[in-house]
Amino acid sequence: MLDHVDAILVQWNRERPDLDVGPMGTFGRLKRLNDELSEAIARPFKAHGLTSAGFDVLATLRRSGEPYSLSPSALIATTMVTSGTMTNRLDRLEEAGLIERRRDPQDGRGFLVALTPAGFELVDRVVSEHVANQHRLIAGLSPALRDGLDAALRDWLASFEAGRGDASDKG
Amino acid sequence: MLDHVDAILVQWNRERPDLDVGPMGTFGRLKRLNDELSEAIARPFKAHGLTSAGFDVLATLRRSGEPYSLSPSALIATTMVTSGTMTNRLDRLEEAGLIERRRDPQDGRGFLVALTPAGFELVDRVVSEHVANQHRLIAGLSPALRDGLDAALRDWLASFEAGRGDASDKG
DNA sequence: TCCAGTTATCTTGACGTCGAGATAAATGGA
DNA sequence: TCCATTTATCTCGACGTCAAGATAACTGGA
Repeated sequence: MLDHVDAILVQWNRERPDLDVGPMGTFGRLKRLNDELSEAIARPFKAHGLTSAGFDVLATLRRSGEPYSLSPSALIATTMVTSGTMTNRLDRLEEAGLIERRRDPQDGRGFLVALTPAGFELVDRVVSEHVANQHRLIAGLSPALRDGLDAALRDWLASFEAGRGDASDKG
Repeated sequence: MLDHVDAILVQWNRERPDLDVGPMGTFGRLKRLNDELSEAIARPFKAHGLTSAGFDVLATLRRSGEPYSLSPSALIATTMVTSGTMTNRLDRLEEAGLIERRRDPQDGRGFLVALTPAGFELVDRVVSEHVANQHRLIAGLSPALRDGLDAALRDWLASFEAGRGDASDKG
């Protein structure tokens, strides 16, 4: 079955037969699938007035365990966003009453970000729906294909987390 | 080997043992990999003063073949962005002298967007580098894993392009 | 011929993000 | 003790995106 991505490859083969565009299929489908899944994943968040960005922060605090409190720096490191992005996320979550910022008694420069009771209750409820949603979404994939996907994702991602991003010898 | 995503699953298992968070590993790695690849893919574009968004438009025009000209509507449909996004992209590419907007002689409401000679030359040069970059990036994955990845991506994405997104019976 | 409905594109306002830079506080060596 | 350096966080301006709505032009039936 030819899909939208295949149609793009056909066009490139006609216009630029000198290029081997095979990898473009993999990259293209990965991006398209990520777009679809991101939107589908965000739906239960939206239903509770949350964005994926907001849930990301609440979930990080929740799964860190008691006392459900981390510094902005720790949240920045875990979520891999810039400090400006985290400040913005925290501002919105604080306005919504889902987190609190308290000065860090150990460090006058810093804060501790903690889930409020409302934030704890919300994230605990939403994460249940989120996980159920993920189960539903992944049911579209056979167990065999899913195993193949998991193996490839883990392996390829490892090459990036090792700081290379490819299999070249340099470095 | 345990990676960052596994660490998240360990935390959830401790805090919410009632949840089966297995799928979260697949979704998490897919998102992380997409983030890494998006950044790596954008590098050759940046080197030529382009964003991924700008390249997306130029490449769509280039691979459409002569006369390298499409309406904004056609570009919107192909690239799957909103009309506001496309207007913004076209404004920037026009400022950069890479495309031209001409009124459609057949339809007074519409325009035809065409590559300028500078735009054609740039996209032809950049796409060569882009494809080489993709070959380099995908070399981090063994052929067997890549086959498994391709099969899973194609299959899962097909369930979305069919308008369902999962394998449920409803609808 | 008219006009209501549709279509093509642009405009506006809001978001989330980034990068660079500002501010305040901690740190460590002279 | 001092001060230069580092660290933690926030501020600011820019970008790309979206959703909703505005504008202009096409279309088809009465």
